[in-house]
Amino acid sequence: MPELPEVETIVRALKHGGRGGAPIIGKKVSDANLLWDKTLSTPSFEKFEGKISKTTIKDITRRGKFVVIHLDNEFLLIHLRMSGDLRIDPPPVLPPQNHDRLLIYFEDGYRLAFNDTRKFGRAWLVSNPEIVTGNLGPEPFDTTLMASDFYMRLQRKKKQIKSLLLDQSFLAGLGNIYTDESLFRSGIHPMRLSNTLSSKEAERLLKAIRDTLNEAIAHNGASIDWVYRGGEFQNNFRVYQQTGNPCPVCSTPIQRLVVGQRGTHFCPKCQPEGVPE
DNA sequence: CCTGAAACCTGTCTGC
DNA sequence: TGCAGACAGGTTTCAG
Repeated sequence: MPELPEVETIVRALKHGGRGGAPIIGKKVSDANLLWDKTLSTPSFEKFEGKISKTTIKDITRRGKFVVIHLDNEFLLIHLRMSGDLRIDPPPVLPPQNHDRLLIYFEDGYRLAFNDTRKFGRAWLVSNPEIVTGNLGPEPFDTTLMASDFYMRLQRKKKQIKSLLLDQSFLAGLGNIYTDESLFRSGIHPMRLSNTLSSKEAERLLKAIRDTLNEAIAHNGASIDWVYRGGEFQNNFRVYQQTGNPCPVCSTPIQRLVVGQRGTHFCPKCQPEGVPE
């Protein structure tokens, strides 16, 4: 489910409260419960329980789509994949909810629940977060990432732009929704090869990515179906899941196609195929 | 090295 | 109503 804006919203809620939960910074872990073995990538649950008990949550940050929970001497990283979510339960804590996979109990009676219907989500407890996030590309909001750098990086690859934007080692944080929305806003066809973009187009694309993500964060991300609650950005989709609806710019019906095994939405008029003159 | 397909999972919706 | 099939916010693995 969650892409950068949804993960950012969750991180802010864990840090400052919101989405029905209290801040968890400063809380001390008492123990943990793993309800689906594969959810914990590393270490073994036995070691995990020993290492996480009695530690205090120092900070919570985001890297790409990873939630990074800073503990005294280690880091708990969580990737929500398609259907994961994090929930704070106040005391008195009730029995686990349906699809809860990993529970972390605090000494003050609160509980952090990693809930994940489809079981794709993963957690890692590591001494250095880079062990997990080392292969990620730059953050879209990295102020040192200039349009000219972005253009050069696009030139070096020869891949369909939609697939390249989904590649987390190229740029960290975009998923299916925000690539479609960003490509629409920059007027670029999703199947264009990355090395055919002009420097102007690269600049427009980077700005569109940043504008789209900022707007989505301002709306607390997007909520679709039963997955992820509290966001409102789904009401602002221009093309994602708008197949057949009129383009908000030119009224041409939005089309759907498959690019790199992913459903892709675009306006055939605003995002013409082929390289412009 | 690269690309594309399959795998990992559960739930919802559509069409016959 | 039942049931098969498609599809879903992501990533890793494997075959070629």
